[in-house]
Amino acid sequence: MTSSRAAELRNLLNRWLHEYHVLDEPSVDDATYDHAYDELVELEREHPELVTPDSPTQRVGAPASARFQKVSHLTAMGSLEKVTTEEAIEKWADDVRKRLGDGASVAYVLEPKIDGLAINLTYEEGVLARGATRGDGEVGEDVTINLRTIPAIPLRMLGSDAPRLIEVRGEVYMPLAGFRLLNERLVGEGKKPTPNPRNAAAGSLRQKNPSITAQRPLSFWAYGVGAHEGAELTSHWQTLQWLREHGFPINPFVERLETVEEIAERCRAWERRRTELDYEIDGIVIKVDDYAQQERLGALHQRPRWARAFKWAPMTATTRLEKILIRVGRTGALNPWALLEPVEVGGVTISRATLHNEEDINRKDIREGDDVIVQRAGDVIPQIVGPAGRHKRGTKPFKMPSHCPLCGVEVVKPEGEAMHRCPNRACPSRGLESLINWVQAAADIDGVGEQLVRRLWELGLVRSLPELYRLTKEQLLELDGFGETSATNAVNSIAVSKAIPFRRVLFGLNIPDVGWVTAQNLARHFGSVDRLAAATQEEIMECEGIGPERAEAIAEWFADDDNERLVAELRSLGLRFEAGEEDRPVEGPLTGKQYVVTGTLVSFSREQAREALEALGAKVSDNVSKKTTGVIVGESPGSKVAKAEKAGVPLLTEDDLKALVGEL
DNA sequence: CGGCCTCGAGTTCC
DNA sequence: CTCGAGGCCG
Repeated sequence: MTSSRAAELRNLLNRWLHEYHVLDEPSVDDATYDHAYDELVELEREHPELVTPDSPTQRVGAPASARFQKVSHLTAMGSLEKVTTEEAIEKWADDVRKRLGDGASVAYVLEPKIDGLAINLTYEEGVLARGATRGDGEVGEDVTINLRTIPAIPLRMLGSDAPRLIEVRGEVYMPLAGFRLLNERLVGEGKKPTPNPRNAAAGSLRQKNPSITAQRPLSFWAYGVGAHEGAELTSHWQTLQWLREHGFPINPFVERLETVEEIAERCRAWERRRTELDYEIDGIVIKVDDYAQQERLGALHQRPRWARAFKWAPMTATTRLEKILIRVGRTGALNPWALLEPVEVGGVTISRATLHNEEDINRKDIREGDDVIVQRAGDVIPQIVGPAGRHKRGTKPFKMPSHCPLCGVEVVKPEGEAMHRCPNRACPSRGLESLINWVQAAADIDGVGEQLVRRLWELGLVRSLPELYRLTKEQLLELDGFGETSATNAVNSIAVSKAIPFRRVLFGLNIPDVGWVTAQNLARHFGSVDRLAAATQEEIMECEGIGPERAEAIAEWFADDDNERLVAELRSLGLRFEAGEEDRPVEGPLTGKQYVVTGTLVSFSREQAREALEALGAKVSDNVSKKTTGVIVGESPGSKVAKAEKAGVPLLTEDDLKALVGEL
């Protein structure tokens, strides 16, 4: 009686697990599942003889006492020849057709190449007997106890026609959402986060204690079989259907195609779609479908002629961290950055990456001389994710220098703040960096960029804003590469930039805590630099967005004699210190609306889009929140789309934007 | 006081 | 883009 109830519960629970983790169509709620599970645990506790290896309660087995055993695969797990271009796919397909001759039609199966760990599961009479890592292809490690904890891996195959023996191959991976949660948890526990989902999956599988593996959000996709006895399998496509029918999860995007054109088209489509998935894929696997054809094609150097891995430029790479250097910003903040051995990531060569601050470096546990994992976040900005492997011998944890590398003054790190800073207000870094900020952001002077400013600084020609505005054509002509025209143009653009609105001047003055928005608010609230400079801290706090901290910093800045002189000098040079028409908020049909622009637009630059919207009274911000009216989505957008969806903010296309601003 | 929201600051590559 | 932190509201 109890034994049949136990069997019934096992079957029910295994079916529900399959529905939940493989089919993604649960037929019962969690409570029902938990209730049945608890009942089975109770039954098995009272009657230990009823425990079977395929019982869902056995997913967490006994901890391994020693290291993992080596185990030989019955048939080798080969590796695939890589291709990186569409031309190479076409060439390969040509070769396949020539070798098969006879004008036979060839069909191909395409599947996403999941960036996880290849494993080999051996089922005997339909029951999971052993699971091993790929290892060197011949011999792997027996990680059965850990694989048992992965809900997507069937402990018993579905159906009554289980073969006597079969090796099922597939990929264990960690879904991105679970990966993020895991890292949040690790950091919360004061542990090191894992650098990427692949490493996280690998680490999870090699846990000595399976109850730790059980807590890791691992999943699995089957993609083929090895040795088998008692199953009729004639093609790859048919094998995948067979696996699906027997309870194995098969990636839903797998497809069978007949022509090379289709294959190339799908590969392109996948490259666009890859970032929308909840797992990382590093390419597409293309296989000749028919097993008889596969056999005739054979292998070359242990790599099958009947399959190729199409890999696109990797989004992450491993390289050597040569040196950690310091750059001092316009506010005096010390910013460590990494000099890397150049490496290609996502199609571009990366040689440097920001490291933010000392704590960040040590939390990631990276040192000069280490091999590190580099990735491009949100498509562009390179960042170091973490160390690749162990530290090199003789490396030391990073320490921030105690003195400013530019001026030698002792650096300070206020209690509770992340940044070290150089307190020297006369430090050359501040002057130079704020000049750069002026020419490229605040005034945005045509033809005068960072390179020129650096040269002028080094030559001692321009060391302050007033000196920039007093720069003459004759001075420029003495520089290499400057002719009559370019010198005249540069001097003219500098002169033209004197007319920038007050709010931009205010932003460019480098007042602590005053960025674009605060500068605009201050300009509108006070109307002139005189009224602002005369205001007390309390009066400044009346301005929108300014609390005690910022008010104090602003009041202090204006109380400084040097700054007072700077303002007077710039004013006498003709810069604007009174709010004008351009500083006033625009009233228009879009007043009160708030938009965010993300991705690349086709017929606008992002700046033009911003200006067009603002001209109609809309506010354009960088962050999506519940108050956002709409997010305009261009090509290859970043994480903002997800945020918008979560916040229930409507997504708009470039055409919607055109309709909005009335331009077609 | 806690939890959004917004702003500032620094940044890479071509 | 991302992080950190100040401001503001409930």
